[in-house]
Amino acid sequence: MAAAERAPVDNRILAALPRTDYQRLLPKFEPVRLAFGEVLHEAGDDVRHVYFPGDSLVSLLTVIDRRLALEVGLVGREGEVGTSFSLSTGASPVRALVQAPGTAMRMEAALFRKELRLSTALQRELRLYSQELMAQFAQTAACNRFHVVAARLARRLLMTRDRLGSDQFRLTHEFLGHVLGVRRVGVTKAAHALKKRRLIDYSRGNIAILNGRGLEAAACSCYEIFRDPGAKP
Amino acid sequence: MAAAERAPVDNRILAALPRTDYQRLLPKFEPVRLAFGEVLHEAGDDVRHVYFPGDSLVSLLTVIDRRLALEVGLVGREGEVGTSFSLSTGASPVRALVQAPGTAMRMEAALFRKELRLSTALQRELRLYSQELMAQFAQTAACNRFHVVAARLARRLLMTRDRLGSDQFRLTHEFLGHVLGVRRVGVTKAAHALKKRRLIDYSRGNIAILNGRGLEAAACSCYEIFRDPGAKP
DNA sequence: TTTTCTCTGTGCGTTCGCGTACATACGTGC
DNA sequence: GCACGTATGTACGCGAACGCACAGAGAAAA
Repeated sequence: MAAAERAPVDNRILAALPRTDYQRLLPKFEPVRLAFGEVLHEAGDDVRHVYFPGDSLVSLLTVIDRRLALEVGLVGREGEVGTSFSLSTGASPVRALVQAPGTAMRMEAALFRKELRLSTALQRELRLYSQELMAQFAQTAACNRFHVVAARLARRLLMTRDRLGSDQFRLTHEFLGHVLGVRRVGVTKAAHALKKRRLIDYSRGNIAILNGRGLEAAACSCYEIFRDPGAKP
Repeated sequence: MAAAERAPVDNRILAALPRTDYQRLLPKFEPVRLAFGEVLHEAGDDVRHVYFPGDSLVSLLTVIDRRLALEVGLVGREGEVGTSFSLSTGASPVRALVQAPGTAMRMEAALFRKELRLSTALQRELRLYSQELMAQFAQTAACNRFHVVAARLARRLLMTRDRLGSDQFRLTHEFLGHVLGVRRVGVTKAAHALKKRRLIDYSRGNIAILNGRGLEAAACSCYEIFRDPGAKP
């Protein structure tokens, strides 16, 4: 049955591969469950595994001055963690932090490099995604520079919704502060304003989007660019 | 004579290629002179040519809200413009703006794609540089978020010095404002402070670094990471 | 039930950069 | 030598976010 041949996780990059490539790769992957807060690799460290998220969500953070962090990319089932950098050099410029727990497929980096040589389709998909990620990095850089916290928060919540496919998820103000590069208090203020306008609701780490349209209006224009790439109409 | 076989421009990526690849590629390139302010490609537009700078310097800018801009990358002889994105998709997420006039080698994008298939060495070099550029994007994002204008200005001046190999160059406050994502006045204030400390001098677009060590101390820590990659000791 | 921990709300003075406006150069061409 | 355009200097009020500090409130553990 076709269903039995499906991947344990539904990742768009893997799904886009030709059947033969896919069948060859699949057994080399190890299905794993990623836990919230898990660090897949630290900034500056060698990448040991590459990850293809299923319903998990991974945040890519630039670490600066050894303590401050800022998210530059967000990876869900539409993407992949670890190959865009470090295919040749080994080291990643960013920290990969699990934002939402869930499934993923992973493979040891050295093995993956070998497999990559065998599949031009995979090479192509990864090159495409790498470019997409670069665009995301660039846009995030500008967004974080020019847009106010409330708009960035709204954008980030919508991005999470798109990638998780759910209006409810877990995220504390503290975590969002790290991601947006602002104080926790800054997030609380911005979130409070959105709550007052009944665009969102939240309590102790549980966030719900009440009015998607309204939240989109409150978000900065960057959201259009970051919109879940795989889920475009 | 070996000298006669040398490239018209001294680009590190091209220089790193094996002799045979290099010889095959060279005649396909067109040596060009880039003028200050020239836009090699606009953000969102298709890339028509790829450029390998010699003594020119190209700034990669994210354009946001149709007017504001922010530099996320700086490309000199150590790099290349146009292939890191758009090899497959066509469109570039950034504007490529010539910051310092000078030489470069260029090739039509479609032709370059064909040539790329013939040289695994070139593929490798480009993949490496692409990763380096991603790291630069990520670091710039955080730097622009967390560091004050004066430190960023110092960093940027040092980066220009490294890539041009000269302590003197042309850059107006207005231009630096666009690059750093701040008002011209912000640059003037920061530059004035550096001038007072006798770290730099400037007048009507001519900038000179008087005290490199001092300027490095004034720069943010990011400079260490951005240090001219090809010129490391 | 009480304690404890985590998460969220609020206040206050400060700093940085913004937007705007105008003043003073320096240089080039007429 | 004068006019004009470009580059730089200065001022002022404003707002966003900062650092710090502490207060409530829900959830989980004792």
